[in-house]
Amino acid sequence: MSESTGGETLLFLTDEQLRQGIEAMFFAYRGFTADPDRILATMAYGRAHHRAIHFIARAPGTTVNNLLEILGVTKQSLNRVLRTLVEDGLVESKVGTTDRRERNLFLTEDGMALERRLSDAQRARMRAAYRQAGPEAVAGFRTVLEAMMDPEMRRKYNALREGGA
Amino acid sequence: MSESTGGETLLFLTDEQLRQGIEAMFFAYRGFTADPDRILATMAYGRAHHRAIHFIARAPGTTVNNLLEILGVTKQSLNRVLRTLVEDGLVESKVGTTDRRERNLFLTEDGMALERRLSDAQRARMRAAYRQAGPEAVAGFRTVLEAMMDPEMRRKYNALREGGA
DNA sequence: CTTGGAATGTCAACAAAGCTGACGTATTGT
DNA sequence: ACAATACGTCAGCTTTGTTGACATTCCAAG
Repeated sequence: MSESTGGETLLFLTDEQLRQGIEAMFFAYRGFTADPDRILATMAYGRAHHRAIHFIARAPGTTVNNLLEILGVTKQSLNRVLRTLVEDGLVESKVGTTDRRERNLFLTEDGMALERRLSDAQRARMRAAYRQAGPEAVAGFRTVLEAMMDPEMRRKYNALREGGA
Repeated sequence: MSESTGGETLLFLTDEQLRQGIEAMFFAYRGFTADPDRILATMAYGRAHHRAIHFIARAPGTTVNNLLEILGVTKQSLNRVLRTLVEDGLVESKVGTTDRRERNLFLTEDGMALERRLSDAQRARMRAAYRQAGPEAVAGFRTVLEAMMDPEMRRKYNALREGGA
């Protein structure tokens, strides 16, 4: 693994630079989740509920299986979260129209209200960071993040962009 | 909070753009932790052990309290992790020299070996992403991440950079 | 030299959120 | 008719976080 390609354009690939990038991801992710977490802590919900709510809002009518793949958890784990959300009247689970084995998931009015509250908080931080960093930095930010994803996740990510456009 | 400043340089601040940034963070963080997670799954360790090992390697001799602040967990939670690492001979806890209440934490040879294995895996992905994205994108990536951090975390982050230089 | 407070460690109990494995039911497609 | 799929659920386990209580050790101020 000895990196002796050492051109000047590759100077930013020293282990020290990479390590700083790793730490930046760690600390930034903490900030990224901090605001929604604070809101969720006041109710009986956690980060798992937020993720489910986010992606149902993003792709209304999505199936359980699709959500499973996006979130990368087991159906048992997701089911526990989904059940409480349905019970609490934030999510509605409708039998599929074409395939009645499937369940199409939607947010109720209350669900949308919570989603808005959570994502407003998260977007506010994002907006501040974007504004501070400037458009070019934001483009670079997105480029690097996409390159870091697993190929499968990049596909899911792009599918959301196309569907949500 | 209505955003009617609408200049063309602010087009990237639409809710849709922000939402995509949020999702990019989510999917990228999954990739970011995937490789070390795979290694750790083969032993009796988890992500919490990785974090402790990383920051002890980064700042040898750090105190428990300092580590607590960096990781943002309770001492009980950290202690459980730290205890197993000490028991397994990966971390050494030495009584402080100036203040003997403190414990200075160091990695043993075995600890350093594991740290190298984990961070090699994580850096490999980082390196690939950086290389693919290019130096300018990397600079933007870092800028946005720093802007996303809580001020306290940014201080910790910068302290590590100065100390580790 | 005593004592208050700080730093650390530890016990117990608990919660959130992940996991595996097994099983049941409804529905669909072959 | 039958196999496969989508979903839900029960039971049990693990990791990693939390509170609260309490002991120990030690520095520093009085």
